Amino acid sequence: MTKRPADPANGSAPAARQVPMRDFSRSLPMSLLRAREAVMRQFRPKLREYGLTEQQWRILRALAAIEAAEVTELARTAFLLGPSLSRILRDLEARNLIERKTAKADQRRSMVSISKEGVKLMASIAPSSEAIYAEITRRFGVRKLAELQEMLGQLELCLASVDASDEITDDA
Amino acid sequence: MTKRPADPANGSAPAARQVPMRDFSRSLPMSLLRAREAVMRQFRPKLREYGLTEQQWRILRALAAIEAAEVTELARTAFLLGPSLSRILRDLEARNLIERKTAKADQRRSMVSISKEGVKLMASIAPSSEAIYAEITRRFGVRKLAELQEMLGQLELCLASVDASDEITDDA
DNA sequence: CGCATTCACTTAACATGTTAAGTATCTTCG
DNA sequence: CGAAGATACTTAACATGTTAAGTGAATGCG
Repeated sequence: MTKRPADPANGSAPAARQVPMRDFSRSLPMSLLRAREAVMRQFRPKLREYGLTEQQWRILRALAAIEAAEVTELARTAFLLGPSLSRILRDLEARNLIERKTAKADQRRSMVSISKEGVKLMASIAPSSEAIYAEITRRFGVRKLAELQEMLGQLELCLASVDASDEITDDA
Repeated sequence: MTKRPADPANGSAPAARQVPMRDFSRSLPMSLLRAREAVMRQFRPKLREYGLTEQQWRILRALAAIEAAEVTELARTAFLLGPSLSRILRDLEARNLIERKTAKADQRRSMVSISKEGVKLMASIAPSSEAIYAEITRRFGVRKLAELQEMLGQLELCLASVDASDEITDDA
């Protein structure tokens, strides 16, 4: 009722299709998705308690680390697309958690920074967040966690190089 | 000009916060998110070419593997929440890629299955999909990919047990 | 039997992901 | 200078993620 192991007891038979395909539940994207969900499930309750979504938290964390940033730079750091970031910044600004001011040199750019209130909020949440992270690390193992991160980084890297080349050859 | 290293050359000061926190970009959730995005970036163009989103593709793949399933079971398999699945099924049904019929024994349940057209579409895409997957495997390494999947599974497992415990102890 | 509860699914409402188009500003170059 | 193009965002529109509420059909139990 709460959560069956959810394991594919369905991996049984019907491979008789044209192209077999890997067992869907063991595809890399699914593995990554589920792993991430398992991790985030640990954090979300605490964030929710403070009225923050995962993305808002990402933005505040990024801002707390770099003091001020242009929107584009922030998007890259928090791994959000421009439009999402635009909306979220609008809301965070309305809640007085961030501040913006257009750059003097270039009126198009706007510098975003975390507000005093934002810092205070961060300070309230950070201990819990770190505790959760520590617990995850403990459960999974420090060594293994480092290994995993290393592999994830390598995966990202070895695929990133592909994108560049394939943006030219879309005809075949 | 395009992308400043974005490294904390600004790390000058703000470490003087209350709780330091790990470098945000190296947090496990971010690593998982970026890795998954790197992988999906390889697939999305091909899916888009066939007018499918990532989630629609997940559903079709799941259905192709199990022939027919109840909505709830499908949600678990495709790792989607009920409401999302409901909407997507409505759309896939409108496109005649799936079929539904309510179960005789229990009028609440509806059995979902992939249609002939759906199978045909799958057959069109599967080869490309497999080719992309093969290329990813080749680049990253078969061995390493298996290791990564193994670790992701373990991570999921060691965190899942946490959830369970807190879902049972709601009486105390 | 009858009614409360549970169950399977859908709708609703709001936030985000994603692509395309729009707007204002800056840059380039004739 | 001034118009074309590039840049930095923002808006718009649609699909999905996510939580809560709704609906109709089974179940349990008096």
